[in-house]
Amino acid sequence: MSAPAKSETPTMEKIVSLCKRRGFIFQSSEIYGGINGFWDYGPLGAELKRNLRDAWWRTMTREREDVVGLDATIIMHPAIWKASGHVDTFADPMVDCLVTNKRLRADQIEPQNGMVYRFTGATGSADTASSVPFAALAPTGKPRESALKTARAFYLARGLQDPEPLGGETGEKVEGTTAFNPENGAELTEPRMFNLMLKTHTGPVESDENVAYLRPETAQAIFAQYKNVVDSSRVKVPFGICQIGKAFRNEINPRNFTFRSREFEQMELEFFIKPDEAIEIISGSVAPWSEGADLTTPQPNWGWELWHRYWVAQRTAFYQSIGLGNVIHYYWQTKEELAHYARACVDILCEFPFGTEELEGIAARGDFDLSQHQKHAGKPLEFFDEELKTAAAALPPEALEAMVQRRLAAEQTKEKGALSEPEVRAWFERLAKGFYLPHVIEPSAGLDRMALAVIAKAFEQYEKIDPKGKSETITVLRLHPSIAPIKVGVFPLLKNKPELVAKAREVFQLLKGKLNTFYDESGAIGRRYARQDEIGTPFCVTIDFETLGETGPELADTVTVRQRDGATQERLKISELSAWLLARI
RNA sequence: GCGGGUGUAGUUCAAUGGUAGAACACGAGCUUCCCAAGCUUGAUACGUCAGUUCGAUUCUGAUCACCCGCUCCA
Repeated sequence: MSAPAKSETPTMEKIVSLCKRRGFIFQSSEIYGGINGFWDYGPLGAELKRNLRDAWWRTMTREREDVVGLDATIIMHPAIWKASGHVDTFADPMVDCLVTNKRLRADQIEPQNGMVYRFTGATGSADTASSVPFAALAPTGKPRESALKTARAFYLARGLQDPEPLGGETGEKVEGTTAFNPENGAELTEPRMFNLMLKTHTGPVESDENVAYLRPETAQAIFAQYKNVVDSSRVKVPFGICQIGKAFRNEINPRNFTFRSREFEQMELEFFIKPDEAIEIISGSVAPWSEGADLTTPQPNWGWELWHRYWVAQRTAFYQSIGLGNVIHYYWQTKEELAHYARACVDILCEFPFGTEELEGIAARGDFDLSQHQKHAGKPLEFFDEELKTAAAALPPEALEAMVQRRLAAEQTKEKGALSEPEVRAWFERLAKGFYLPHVIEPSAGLDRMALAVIAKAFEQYEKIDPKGKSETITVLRLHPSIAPIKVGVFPLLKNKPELVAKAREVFQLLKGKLNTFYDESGAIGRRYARQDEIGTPFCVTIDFETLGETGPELADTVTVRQRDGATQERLKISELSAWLLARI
């Protein structure tokens, strides 16, 4: 029997369904109907996420000697968000056009002059009518008819046929108004604040004085604790501080499963480097970047550009190690897109079923963040560089002056944020004494996005015709073994043979402390393999009658090892099993 | 935030103004069973709140959630 071909379910839906069915990702608070923008990780998702988090932490700090970790609170002093600019830029007054429903930023509307016509409602054909008032602006030079046309569109959108607006025979003159859409003169809604930071209050009383924010990014904690880390950890520039933790953004429109959610986990590194001028004083010159430059080992004469490229290469290697090598892409932000304090920013994108979207941003941010905190907190955050001081003392004054002149010329070409000559000279004076605010390279990745990316990349479904001619859908999650939630499944071939079960339990006990191991005895062996395929387990071990020595002593204490990819099998001695498996994850 | 669509079992889907059904999945049992075999058997669902009605999973409204398109994404 052949059922009519069902319309192809989009891949994303299948992934969401698998995630729920197998316990990777659940909707938060699901038994109460769910809550928009929040997701929970089930047993397998928690393991997967932990594996990714651990892999990041291991490569970013434990395997390096120039990066240390930090674990800061989610709620911090509100002044931090003032200094970072989040209080101002995260709270935008927004208005909506009543005709087109377009959303505009209230503070970006050009003030207009003209005549405002106020309508009290409208009547239309086919007994349609409306008593909703509406106002429209006819800008100076435009006739009343233009306001009337907008009003008709307004009432048309509310279900009236051939609407004829009522009232509004005479207009009132206005100047410098921002209450109307410059495009069509339509009335706008009252400005509403859209603050992307989640707010709470500390202490027992809710008042404006004790407002606190849930951090919208983990980076600021690193800058805020930068001095404590420097003072306590014997680090020397260049060095980094990394952190993994929850961050919160009150997204207007969370979308695409866990890709954009309101509570998410970030993995950020702030890597502090010497300003290029300091490199020049110490090393004589800054090494230039060019295509094909050797980025494997950091060099003392690297400036920000080589460090930036270095971290892009490091992060690329990381994505390769978790199996995303061939689905990542790069987007270099253009000068126009860059924030004024950033020198360069590359987005690492990944192919998702819903499009190619950002997984990580690697920004070269200069000293903006530390300087902001130094200013707002009123505490010096400069780093004292002994080597720089010594080198600067040996530098001829003309050489330093030449650098000042070059910098002054560079400042003049800046469109905004340019430093004045006294500011530049003061900065160089501190530099010559060995003091500077380190510049920052910031690789900032989203853990939840990464988890979604590896699941989406690993997800594979195909149709298989079984020997009876029945077609079935096979689902395999081809996760990289290093991040798979379960590394190995252990099965007795049959569960009603106590000797097989006992041996299988023995093998399970042997492996479970070393690898995340799953014991399963229910269902046919093929079904058990399929179950593990679906959750991405790379290896399965089956204890059969050969293991018990029934077919001869040479196969005694050997097991079948079945691999997910390729579905190949081989026999291994139990004594060699754990070493064999550990070498492959 | 706007517009459109969808909410029934763990999943994918039926049916119905009066008792909700299947397939797969899941649990127990039988089976020398290596890639979702078979047999027996069991548990499990109308998103939420109102309204209309003698009676609502079904009709209406609101709300919540998800999907698609716009918008937004420091």
